[in-house]
Amino acid sequence: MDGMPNVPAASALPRRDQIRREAARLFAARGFLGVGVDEIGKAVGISGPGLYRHFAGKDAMLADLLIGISERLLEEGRRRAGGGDGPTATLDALISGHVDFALNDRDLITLHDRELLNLKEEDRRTVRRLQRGYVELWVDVVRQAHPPLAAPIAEPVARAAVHAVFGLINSTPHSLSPNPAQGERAGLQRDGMAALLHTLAHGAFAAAAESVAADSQA
Amino acid sequence: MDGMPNVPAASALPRRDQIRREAARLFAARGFLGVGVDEIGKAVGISGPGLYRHFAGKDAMLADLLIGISERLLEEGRRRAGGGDGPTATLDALISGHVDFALNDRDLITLHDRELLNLKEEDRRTVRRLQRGYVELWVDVVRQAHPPLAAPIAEPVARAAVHAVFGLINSTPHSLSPNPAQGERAGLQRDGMAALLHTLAHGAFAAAAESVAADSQA
DNA sequence: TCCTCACGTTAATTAACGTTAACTTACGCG
DNA sequence: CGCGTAAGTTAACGTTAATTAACGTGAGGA
Repeated sequence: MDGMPNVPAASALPRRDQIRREAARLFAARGFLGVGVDEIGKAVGISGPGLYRHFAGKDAMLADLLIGISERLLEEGRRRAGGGDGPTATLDALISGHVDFALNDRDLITLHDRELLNLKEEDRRTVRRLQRGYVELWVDVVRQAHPPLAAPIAEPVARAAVHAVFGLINSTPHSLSPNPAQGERAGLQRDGMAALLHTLAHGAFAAAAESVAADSQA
Repeated sequence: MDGMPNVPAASALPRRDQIRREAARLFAARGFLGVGVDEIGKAVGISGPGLYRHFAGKDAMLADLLIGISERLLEEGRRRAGGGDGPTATLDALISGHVDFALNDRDLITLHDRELLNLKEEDRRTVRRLQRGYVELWVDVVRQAHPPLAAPIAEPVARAAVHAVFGLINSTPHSLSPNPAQGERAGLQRDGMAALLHTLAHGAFAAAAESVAADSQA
C-alpha cells in the first residue's frame, strides 16, 4: 500500500473542487436546507448519491466549505499581520485582505456567517475557534494602530468595532451587482467597491478611536 | 354580521403576537427551514396544527414578520426624516433609529436579510419594495448631510456606503452577548453599543465623503 | 487476461414535515 | 336553553429529502 498509482492527484481534486464550488453557489443562493443533494449533483454533471463518493454527506460539504474559508482567512490574516511593517500599514493589509475575500469568494463569505447553525457541534466549534483567532488578530492590530483603543478599558470597544467592520465589509454580497458583465448600469465596479470598503473601514476605526479618546478626556 | 361581539380585540392579538415573537426567535436561532411547526406550537403552548387557526401557514408567518419589520423600518425612517431639522441632525436621527431596531428587534433584523429567499415571489417583491424605499431615504439624507456625495457621479458611492453601514449596524446580533443578565463579563452594555454603532456609522460616512472630495480634486 | 478499485447509476429505505380532516370544548348571545 | 363559532386536539395524507444498497463499467497493473 502507499504506491498511489491511480488518481494522479491532478484529477482527484478537480471533481471535489467542482463540487465545492457548485455547492457554495447553491447554498449561498438558496440556503443549506433549501438545496437538495440531487441538485448539487446535477450542477456538477453527476446525479444525486454519486456525491457520496467524494463527501461523507451533505453536512460534510458544508463543514468543508466553512472550515476551509475560516482557515484561509486566518492563515492569510496571519501572513499579512507578520509583514513587519508599522501597525497602520498592517491594519491596511488586513483590511485589503478581508475585502479581497469578500469580493472574490462572495458565496463563502455569505455562508460563513449564515450557515454556522447547520454544522454539527464539533465542526461548529472548529469554525468558531478559527473565527475567534481571526478576530483576536484584528483586535490586536487595531489597538496598535489606534492608540486610544489600546487602553484596557477600550478592549470591548475595539472588539465590537472589529465585528462591526466585518459586517460592513461582508455586506458586499447584498450591494454588489450580481453580474457586471458589460453594462455600467447599477453600482460600483469591483475596484471602486474595494477602495470604498477600505475607506469606510478605516473611517469607522478612526471614529471609534477618536470617540474613546474624547471620552477619556472627560 | 359585522357586530364583532366576540373576541374583544384585547385577546385576539396576544396569541397572534405570541406566535410572532416565538417564531421570530426560533427562525433566527435555527433558520426558517430548520424549524418545524410543531416546535413553534410547543413554544406558545399549543401543539402543531393549532397554529393554522392564526396563520394560513408557515410561509405566512415568515411573510408577516418580514413585511412587518420592513414596514416599521420605513415608517419610522420617514417619520425621522421629516423632522424638519438640518441634514446632519436628520442623518443622526436615522442612524439612531436603525440602531434601536438592531438592538431591540435583534431576531427580526437577523431574519430581514437572511430569510428573504424563503418568501413566495409576491411577498418577496413587497419586502424588496419597502427595503428599496428605505435605502432611498437614507441615500438622500446622506447626500444632503455630506455635500461631496451629492455630486451625480457619487450616487453609487453613497448607495454602496448606505448598504455597508446597514451591514455594520446589523452586525450587532453577532457581537452582542446574548444575555447580559447580571454579569459585566463580555462585551458592551446596550447603551455603549448603541453609542459605538452611531460613532462608527458616522465615521464611515464621513470617510466616504472625504475620499470622494479628494478624488474630485485630482 | 483478469483483478481491483475509482466512480457512477438506479432503486429502496427511512424520517421528517407541512397541511388537511374529523372531532371536541368553551362560551357569548338571541 | 340551544346555537354558532373560535380555538384546540389527534390522526392521517402526501411529499420530499438524505442516506444506503445493489449493481455496472472502464482503466491500469501484475
